[in-house]
Amino acid sequence: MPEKPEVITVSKTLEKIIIGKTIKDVDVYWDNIIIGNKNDFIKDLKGEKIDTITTRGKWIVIFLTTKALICHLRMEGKFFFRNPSVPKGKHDHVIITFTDDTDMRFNDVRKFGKMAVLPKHEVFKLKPLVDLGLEYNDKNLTPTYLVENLQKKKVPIKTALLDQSIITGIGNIYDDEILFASHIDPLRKANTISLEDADNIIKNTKLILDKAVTMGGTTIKSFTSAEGVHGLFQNELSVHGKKDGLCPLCGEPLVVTKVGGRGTYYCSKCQK
DNA sequence: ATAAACGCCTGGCGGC
DNA sequence: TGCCGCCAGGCGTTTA
Repeated sequence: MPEKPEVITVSKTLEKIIIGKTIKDVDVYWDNIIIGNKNDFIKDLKGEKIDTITTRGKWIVIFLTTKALICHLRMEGKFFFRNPSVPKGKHDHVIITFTDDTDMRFNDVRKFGKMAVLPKHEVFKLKPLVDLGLEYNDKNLTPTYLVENLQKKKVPIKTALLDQSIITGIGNIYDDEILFASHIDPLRKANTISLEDADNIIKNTKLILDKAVTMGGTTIKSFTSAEGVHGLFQNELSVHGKKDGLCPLCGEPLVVTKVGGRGTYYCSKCQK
């Protein structure tokens, strides 16, 4: 389940491999991956050259000559690089072929991933990117900003941190880690978060996500930035998916439950 | 307006 | 061994 650190890792991998290449052809084998018209998507990409690559929230933003290609990995999306002579894999849904006779394949078992082509210079001002909140390392992400945005929320803080319109980039795994590090009960209503709590959350978010970025993300299940490339942060997880089920601070059994429909791990003794 | 529920998808798992 | 039902979960859409 790629979250910000995994998305950054994939973006860096793409930078190394595809910058400077020119798109010769595009094949779409599962239409629902594409936001908008499939034929326009293909037409808009052909002949464009890969310029720069960045991220916005969990979106990968690939700037081309006149367009921007945006990609969301959702649950299991990943990119493979092949030679066009290699037959399409079962879960390869979009294949972009370059003029140098290499290609890039969007592979997604669950077919939840999304791609779209938008005008280059307005890409951040258009849906879906325009709806995103602050990046976790944005200097404008202050305790005041966070508390203001949580004030009207009656959902659990765990759920509010997954709301991409407030802070963008946090997913289910890092959410649990951030709240554990902040000693905050994931079930607490978002509107009970104090400025001090918010300060804690922001600091821990930066610490955890920065460290995860350094370690190449978390490899759980199927995340890979390219074939054979795996992150290492899974070894650093304190609570989420922990095998022994014990709190690393107090040793008590962790609570495994659902919050807002998402699998949630926390320590009821250490998180208040 | 907010929030809960549903839909999108497939592979892996437990149970029989 | 095989079939069935259930689960995972990001996020857009639908319903309450």
